[in-house]
Amino acid sequence: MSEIPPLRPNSYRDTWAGAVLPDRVDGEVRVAGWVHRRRDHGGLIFIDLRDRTGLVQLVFDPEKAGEAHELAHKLRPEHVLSASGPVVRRSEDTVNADMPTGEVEIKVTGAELIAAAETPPFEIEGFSGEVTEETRLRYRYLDLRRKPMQEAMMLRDRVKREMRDFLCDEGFLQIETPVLTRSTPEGARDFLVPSRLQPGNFYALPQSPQLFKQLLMIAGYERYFQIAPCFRDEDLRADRQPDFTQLDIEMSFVELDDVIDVNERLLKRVLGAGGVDVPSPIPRMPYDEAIARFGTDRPDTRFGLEISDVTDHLHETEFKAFGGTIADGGVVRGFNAGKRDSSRSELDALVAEAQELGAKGLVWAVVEDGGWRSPIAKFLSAEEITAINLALEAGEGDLVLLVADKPEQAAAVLGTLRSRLGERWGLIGEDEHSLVWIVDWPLFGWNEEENRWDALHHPFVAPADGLDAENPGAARALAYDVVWNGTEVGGGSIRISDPETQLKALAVLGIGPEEAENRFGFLLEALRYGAPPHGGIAYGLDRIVAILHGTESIRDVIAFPKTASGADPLTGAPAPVDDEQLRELGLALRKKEKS
RNA sequence: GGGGGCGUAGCUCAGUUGGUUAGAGCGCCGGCCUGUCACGCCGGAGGCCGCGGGUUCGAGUCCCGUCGCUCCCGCCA
Repeated sequence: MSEIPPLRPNSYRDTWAGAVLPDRVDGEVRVAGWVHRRRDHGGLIFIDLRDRTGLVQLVFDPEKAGEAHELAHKLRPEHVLSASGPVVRRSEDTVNADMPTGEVEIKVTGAELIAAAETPPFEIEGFSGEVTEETRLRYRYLDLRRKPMQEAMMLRDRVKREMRDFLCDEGFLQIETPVLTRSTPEGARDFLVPSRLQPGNFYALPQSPQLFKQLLMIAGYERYFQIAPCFRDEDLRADRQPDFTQLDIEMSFVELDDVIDVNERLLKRVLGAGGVDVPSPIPRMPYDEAIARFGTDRPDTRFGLEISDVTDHLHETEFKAFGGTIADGGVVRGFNAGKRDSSRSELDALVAEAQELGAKGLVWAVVEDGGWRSPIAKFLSAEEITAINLALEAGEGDLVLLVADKPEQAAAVLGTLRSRLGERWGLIGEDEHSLVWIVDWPLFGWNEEENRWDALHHPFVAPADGLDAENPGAARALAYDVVWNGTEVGGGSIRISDPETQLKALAVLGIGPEEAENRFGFLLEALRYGAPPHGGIAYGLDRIVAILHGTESIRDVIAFPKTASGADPLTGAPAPVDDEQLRELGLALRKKEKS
């Protein structure tokens, strides 16, 4: 992954530090970079010089280095240095096997201090522990000098290059779409940009290039892609930044399988470059099955703990917590957690955890002599216990976990619990990967709080078999998400390509013809001018790189990320602007309210 | 908006039941050292204990508030 890039000799150097290898012995080189470490023996002084390709050892011998030896005394970490001299092979006993350049060293004959450096606030390659992220971000330009960050940036570059190479070879065109665009308040909050030329009006930063790429399809630029900056003004997480990057793809004259085919080959190429073996085909799992078996639409299939529904065995139960829930249309679901030898307090903690996740409760039971050791064992009949054990394939000593609730709630709680326990109990093998397409999505989901239908993806997804406005819940979407190790890394769909269906879909979402015309008129109009069938996908580039890099947080693969509160400790963004700027924009800030 | 964790030297952390002068490792500064590579040895400097208030004879430690970081829920079509 870290190949040495080409370098044309210039005024400062003629090779990379990392390229000073045995094939350079007997030659002279000039390198430039940062002082990584100095080992001063009074006479001999060793300097590890670092550039982005690696380290090389410089030796300053008082008899051979001359004035450079004086300079070497003064060198401090992170000083910028250019040094030249012959490359020599190290003697057998001084070879450093931990370094790619460890068989050789440069016997410095000349050196120039290009720039001094203050003592860095943290060691670039230190052994004093992991530096807090805030400090790293405050001095990101120093943090980026660290090897893990260099590797992350190079990996990111490689991933983007593989994406571009593959897609260009497949005949896709790169086209940029605007960053200043129009707010269409669907889904996430928009970042707004006030217009100076039209005071009182605002641009919005794109949440994704969705509408523009559809317009490009209508324009006949079939097969488009873009590595696009996207913006969402929502609360942040380890895998969510306010500005992030998507690989955005759209194709015309395709059906679902055509899109999936290209993308499986794309994934094979891109993840393959990162050493991950991608199966072909990538398995497909219907949405309903994912919810039933894994309790989530982004299942991590690297481990078991699969969820089963045991409601059918409990219709007659006398245990009120189960019976009452079932009578109210609820379900009882659970999974076999295996042999855990959990203490009572551990089990109690598990119950508390489930409750924090929104469960009414969590029933635990350990199978003993075919029966249960469980706080609720006495409320269930032997037949019921046997039936549940059978359904969950629970044998002697296995821990059974059950939740009774509304179907969505039971799935959500068990799904979260399952993924936490899978991780906690180390059920995920090293270097194990799971990729799965989630397909057969519902087009809409009912929003309890707001009492309306929401689009599960977005309002432009084509229905699989028409759209019955009387029964939107039954409509299935020609949509597909690709889930990698339990993370949604991409999602897409076939789009609606006729204006009537588009109006119908918007109507289900509570957007009547007038409002639709007002907000999406440009799309509806465009659809009337000859729209080809089209569909595509968008990938979260940051997430893909993060998983390949083996890190939890996408901040580790973004050069200049924001903190969890959306701030940049380096530049101080976001920051107030002066009154003159506001005046020009026709904006006034509300006075701070007294508390 | 809600919940959990954290905040002590430049960095990473320790700090007992509230007790006298707040410690360690790394880094930094100075000295010595010609084969080190996390060089070694000797010496030294360095603290608004996040900030504000309170309790107390006495607060890094207890209480209240606040700010920041972080993880999670909500939210993220």
